[in-house]
Amino acid sequence: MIPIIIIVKPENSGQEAAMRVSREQMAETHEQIVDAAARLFRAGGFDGVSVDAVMQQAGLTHGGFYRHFRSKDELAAAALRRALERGAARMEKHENLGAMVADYLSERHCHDRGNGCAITALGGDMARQGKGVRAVLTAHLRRRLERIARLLRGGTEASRRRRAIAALSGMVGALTLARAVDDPDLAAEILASARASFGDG
Amino acid sequence: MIPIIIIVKPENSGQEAAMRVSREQMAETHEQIVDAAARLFRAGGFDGVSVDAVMQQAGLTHGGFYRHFRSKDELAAAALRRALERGAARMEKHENLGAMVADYLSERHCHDRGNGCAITALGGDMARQGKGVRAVLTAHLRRRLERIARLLRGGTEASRRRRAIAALSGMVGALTLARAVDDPDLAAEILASARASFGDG
DNA sequence: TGTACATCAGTGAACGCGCGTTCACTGATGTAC
DNA sequence: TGTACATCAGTGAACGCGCGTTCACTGATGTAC
Repeated sequence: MIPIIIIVKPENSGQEAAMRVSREQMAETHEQIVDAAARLFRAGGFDGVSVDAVMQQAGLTHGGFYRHFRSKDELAAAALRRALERGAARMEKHENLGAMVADYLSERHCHDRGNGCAITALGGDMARQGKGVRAVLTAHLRRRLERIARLLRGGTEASRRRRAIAALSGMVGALTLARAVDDPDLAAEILASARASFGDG
Repeated sequence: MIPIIIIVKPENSGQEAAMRVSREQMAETHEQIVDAAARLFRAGGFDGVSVDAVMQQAGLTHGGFYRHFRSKDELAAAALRRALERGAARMEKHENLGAMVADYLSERHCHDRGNGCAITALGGDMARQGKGVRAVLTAHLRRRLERIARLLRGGTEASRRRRAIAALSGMVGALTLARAVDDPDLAAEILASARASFGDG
């Protein structure tokens, strides 16, 4: 008896054209992945959004992900950095605390979690994240506090620092509470009360 | 040819004694499951803790879970209710806002997330949870705000209500930030600043 | 109170599913000459 | 500039794993008489 071994080759069963792409295009793709992740992670949390969902949002399939990042954790850090930068840019447009607080505690920001502040959207998940992700948040938080302190008038530098921490805490907490409750009226009341309380720092 | 069908019975392959338990014991078990879940969910988030982990913590195996709850979501609602009740009981011991804030923004509370305030520990996850879970949080949040408002002195009732919302927002936000950063000194500064800012409401 | 039987709390194996990650493969891009 | 060849971005199937949930089973509890 002579054993006959048949090796069945996959034969490219319906694969779409998957050709190499130019360096420029790859860099563009990279940005799209980070942008998609920054939005989806804020909306659904790090653990609530899959790599596949991010890649689909970026118009790709999941397999190519590891040409861009070593792991999902590395993407999380990059996406968090991107989201925090966007948030910082928006906050820096305001010339006084009242305007910043009014923007931060707006109905729009409350409802648009995916494009909003990453500190509030992902702050609660930080304890469960890796070192890299937490380091990104900590560094950005320091800068954010310094920027807010610089907006404040009166008192000592230590006082302005303290009031900056209080203002950011109030904003993050109020937005968290407003998003958590299932009653839109209560959410609106929380936002309005916090605007009135923290806007005149 | 007469086909011989051999039915292989599992033969109780090493199963431990799994006898029925008295109603009292079952009620006790139920409480243990809820307690374990209340602690684990606060520490690790609803999605970060498995049914199996909760049952192990309660000294049981995962299979019996569905004699007590229809789903993990139902457990989440029960556990959240339990955790919020514990938190409310602790908060109600304080006779003025300063004492409450000092307790809430203590180093101990910052580090002991599993036994701490469920609003802060799970508030950020609320948007992704089912109706039942969100309803539990909303109802408790209303009561919490009323209790805090009753502690306040001076101003109109509307003013006390507004200040209660601001105080709770500040506490939740500051605790969230202190827990999120990876630098213990910065965390301590956030807690101290927030204590000084929100404790004299 | 005693007996015969139905109930059901808890066990551990199993199911289907989605996840993060890996892999063989394709063919345009990039490079060496 | 043109050619021959190596590289590698992206594809889609596959892997192992943990998850929520289901299930057959056990035997003490609970109940009907």
